[in-house]
Amino acid sequence: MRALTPKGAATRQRIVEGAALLIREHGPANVGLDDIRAATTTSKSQLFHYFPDGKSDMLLAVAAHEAERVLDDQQPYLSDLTSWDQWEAWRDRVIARYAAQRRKCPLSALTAQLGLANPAVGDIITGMYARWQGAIAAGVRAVRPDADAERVAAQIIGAIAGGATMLVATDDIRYLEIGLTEAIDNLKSSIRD
Amino acid sequence: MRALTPKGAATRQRIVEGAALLIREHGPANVGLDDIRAATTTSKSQLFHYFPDGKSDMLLAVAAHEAERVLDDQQPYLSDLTSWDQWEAWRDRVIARYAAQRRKCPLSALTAQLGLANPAVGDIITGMYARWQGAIAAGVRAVRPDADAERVAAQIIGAIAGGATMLVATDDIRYLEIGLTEAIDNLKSSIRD
DNA sequence: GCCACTTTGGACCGCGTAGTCCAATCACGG
DNA sequence: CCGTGATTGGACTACGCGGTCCAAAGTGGC
Repeated sequence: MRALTPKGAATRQRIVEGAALLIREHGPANVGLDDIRAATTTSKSQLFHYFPDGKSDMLLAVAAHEAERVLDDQQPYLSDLTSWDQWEAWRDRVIARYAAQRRKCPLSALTAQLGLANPAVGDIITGMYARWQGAIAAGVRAVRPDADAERVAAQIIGAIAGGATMLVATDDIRYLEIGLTEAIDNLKSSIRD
Repeated sequence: MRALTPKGAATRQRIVEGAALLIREHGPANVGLDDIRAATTTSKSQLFHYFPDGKSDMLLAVAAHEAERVLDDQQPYLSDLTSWDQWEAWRDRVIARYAAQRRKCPLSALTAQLGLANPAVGDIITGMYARWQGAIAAGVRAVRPDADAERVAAQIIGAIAGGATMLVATDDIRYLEIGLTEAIDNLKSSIRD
């Protein structure tokens, strides 16, 4: 595992992406190692060669991969929330992204599957949210220097998480639209100290 | 199955509650039929006698049971949001409830396990949210007749769902506190049409 | 062209666990 | 007190699937 040749790295990558695709489509519980093997044209030994600790090890890599996607999909807007126009554009992007994936939230499904027991899972999720919230807080400071940026960012993250949860639960995107719109409007017209 | 004597009904109930308890503690994936059998002092045949379609059938009953609990735990406040004091009391109750359960959200775990494939699961969840949102909307109308009650209720539900999601993900209750407090404050000082 | 190491193939194993089955026992109406 | 149907016990089966293993094939340095 220490020395991975370019070829090996490519195989590993192929496994992660193939598994991510399958899992996004069918859910982690309904995807077995044999499915992944078939979909990535690999063999059982390869799976365990690149992920010595087995399936949980692999799902962890998939989770990290998916977490990265969540943030990447919001770029370049997320990193540049310096005007209300940018905020609107970002908002629309977020809503569009969730509207597209509808009920299939790969990250929540994965974490539910892996469970909170594994601290590595928590680190991935916590880290992602921390970066997300940090980027939003930076944007808040840019447009509203007088606001409590971290608090507002927490509120916005919460609104998105809630909207996503409700989308999965009820297949209705409006919770996300309403929550995110209200949160931003609230920020716009904020008279906070 | 149609004819269930009092004794049979009691057994069935005992199974559901025992299973719910176990699942709340260890998660649906880590609870097998044998665990449930042991915890409820029943036999395999009883499990399948009262839940002919097996485990999924049982988990469905458990999910319905848990959904009921979610709303019950908010009473009597949820049904009587007629003053700001009641709103505050309700808010505190909701936050306290989630603070107590921390990362263990039985309903989300169950739905993740059962999957959206089963329409019966969706019905349980959708129905619960509909009743929840309806109760909140009624409260909004009581204190702010001029507001768009359904929209505000959707926002509040979203804030709670988001807070709960973030609580599970990060073990931090503040998202719920902030989201719910802001949503209610926003309603209090609403100048909406 | 040899050697060490990585990569790959795929048969095989074993366990956990959902689900089956049949017989014993109980409950109650007539 | 008999009989029918509900209820209970628990051994047994089926099998999906994660994980192991060994040997073959590639790869690259010297």
